[in-house]
Amino acid sequence: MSANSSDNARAVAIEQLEQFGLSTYAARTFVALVGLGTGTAKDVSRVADVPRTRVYDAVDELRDHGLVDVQQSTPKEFWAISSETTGRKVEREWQHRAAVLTEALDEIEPIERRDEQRGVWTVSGRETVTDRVLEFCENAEDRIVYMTVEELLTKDVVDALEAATDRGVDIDLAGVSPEVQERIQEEVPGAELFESLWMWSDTPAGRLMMVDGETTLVSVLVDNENGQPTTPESETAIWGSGESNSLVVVLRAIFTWRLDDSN
Amino acid sequence: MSANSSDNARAVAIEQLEQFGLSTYAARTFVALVGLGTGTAKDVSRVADVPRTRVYDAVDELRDHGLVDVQQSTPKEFWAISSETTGRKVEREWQHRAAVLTEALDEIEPIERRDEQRGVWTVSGRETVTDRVLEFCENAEDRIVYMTVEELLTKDVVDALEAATDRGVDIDLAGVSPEVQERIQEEVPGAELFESLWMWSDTPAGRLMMVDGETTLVSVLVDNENGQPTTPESETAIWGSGESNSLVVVLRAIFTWRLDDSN
DNA sequence: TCTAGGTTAACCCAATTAATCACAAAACGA
DNA sequence: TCGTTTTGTGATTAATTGGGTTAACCTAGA
Repeated sequence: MSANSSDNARAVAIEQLEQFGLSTYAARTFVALVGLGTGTAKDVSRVADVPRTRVYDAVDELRDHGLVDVQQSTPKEFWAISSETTGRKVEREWQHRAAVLTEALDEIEPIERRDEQRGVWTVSGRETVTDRVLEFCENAEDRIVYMTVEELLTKDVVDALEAATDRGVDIDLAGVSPEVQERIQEEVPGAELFESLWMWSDTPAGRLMMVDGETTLVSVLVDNENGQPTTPESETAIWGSGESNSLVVVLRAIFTWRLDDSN
Repeated sequence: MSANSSDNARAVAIEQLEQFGLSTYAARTFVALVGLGTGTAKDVSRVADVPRTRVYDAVDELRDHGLVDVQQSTPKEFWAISSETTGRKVEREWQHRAAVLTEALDEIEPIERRDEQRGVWTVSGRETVTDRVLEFCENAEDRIVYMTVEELLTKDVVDALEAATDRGVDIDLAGVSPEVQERIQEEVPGAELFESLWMWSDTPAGRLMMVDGETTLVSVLVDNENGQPTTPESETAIWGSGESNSLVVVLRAIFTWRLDDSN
C-alpha cells in the first residue's frame, strides 16, 4: 500500500501544480524530479510518463518558475528544489498576486456601492454562505441578530462575532438546541441570548441573520436533490440589503416583535 | 487619463483572475461587475465585451467560485463580492493549496537527498538565485562565507544571515565596497568581516558563497545579451555541493587560504 | 569515421474554449 | 389580446492551446 499512497500523493501534487499554472508535462516532470532528487531526461521520462523528447521543454518551463536547475553536461541533469521550498514559493507567489489583484479591483470598484436593493440574492454552498455571513459581520456597526443550528456554528463564525462585540456591536444570539445555546454562552460571552423563535428543530433550517436592521440572510440545508453523493447536504441562502428591502422588512418585523417581547 | 489608468487596472485584474483559473469570459464578467456593483447580462455585455449570451455561463463559473450571487428575476441580476473580499478569498484559497502541495511533495521526497554532487548546477534570474542563497543559509550548520555587491544585499538575505547567526552559525562577510562593508557591520553585528579577496569592483561579479565548506555558489551580473530592454541586468549563478565537488574544492581552497591569512 | 544515445525542433491531432447563431419564453406597449 | 422587444438556453462552428509523435541534428566514445 506504500506505492498506492505515494501514487496518490503524486496525483495530488500534479493536480496542484497544474492549477498553479504548469503544463501537465511540467507538473509530472517536477514531481518525478522531487522523487528522484536529481535525474536525467531518461530517468524522468521513465518515472513521469512524459515523452523523453519533451522533458526538455518541461524543464525549461520549470526553470522559468525557478523550480528546477540544470547541469550543463551530456546527458543534462536536472535538480528540483525541496518540497518545503516549493510550498513557500507557491504561497509567496500567490500572496503577491492576491495583492496585485486587490489593488487593481480597488481602483475599479465604484466609490459607493449601492446598499439599497429591491431584490433578493441567492447563494449556494456552505463555504460561500459562510463568506457572506462573515462579510456582513465585519460590516456591522450597531447590532447583529444571529440564529443558527449547531453544525453551522463553526470557529470562523464565532471569531467574527467576537470581533464584532469587541468593536462595540450588540449581538443577539440564539441556537435551536440547548447545546448550541450553551456553546454560544461560553464562546461569545458578550452576546445577549434569546429563545428560539419557533419550533425549528424539525425543519431543514440553517441560519438566520440580521445586521443593523438593514441586511438579512436566511439559509436552509438541503439534501442535494440531484442525488449526488459527493455533497451530503448543501446549504442555500438568500440575502437582501436596504431599509425597504422586502426580505429585510419581514425579518425586521419578526425580530423586533420577538426581541422586544422577551426583553 | 483616468479612463486609461482604470482600463489598465481592469487589464491587470483580468490577467490575475485568468491566472487564478477563470476563463477569459468569467474574468471579464467579474471585473465588469465589480465596476458596476450590480448589473444584468446586458449591462455586463456592454462594458465587459463579452457576448451577451455567454454572460450566463460566465456567471455560473463565478458562482462556483463564490464570487458572484444572482437574483432570480427577469432580467436576472448579478452581484459581485467586494474587491477586498476577493483578494482575501484568493489568498486563502492558495494558502490552502500550497499546504496540500507541500504535504503531497513531502510524501514523495526521498528521505535523504543526495548531497554529494559531481557537477555544477546553473540558475538564472535574480529572484531564483536569491532563493538558492536563502535555502543554503537555512541549511547552514557551521559557517557561512558570503561576499556580495551592494545592490544584491537585500533585506531577505540580511534576515537569513541574521537568523543563521542566531542559530550559532559563524559568518564571514565581505562586500566589495566600503559602503557595503559598513552596512553589513550594522545589520549583521554577529558577522566576522574580512577584506575583499581581489579587485572585484570593475568585474560584473555578483555574489560568492560557501556554506559549511561543502556547498558553494558563484553569481555574475550580465547585461542581457539579447538586448531585451525589459531586464536591465540579469543574474546568473552556478552552484555545487559535496566535499569533493570541483567548484567547492576550488572555492574552499581560496577562502581557507585567504581567511587564515587575514586572521 | 561510424554508431548510439542525447537534444532540438517541427509537425499533427485532439480537446478545450472562444464566438456565433438559432430559437423559445417572457415582458412590455399598445 | 396581439405583436414587438428583450431575455435566457441550447446547439453549432471556428480557433487556439497543448499533448503526443516523428524526424533530423548533434555530441561523445569506440
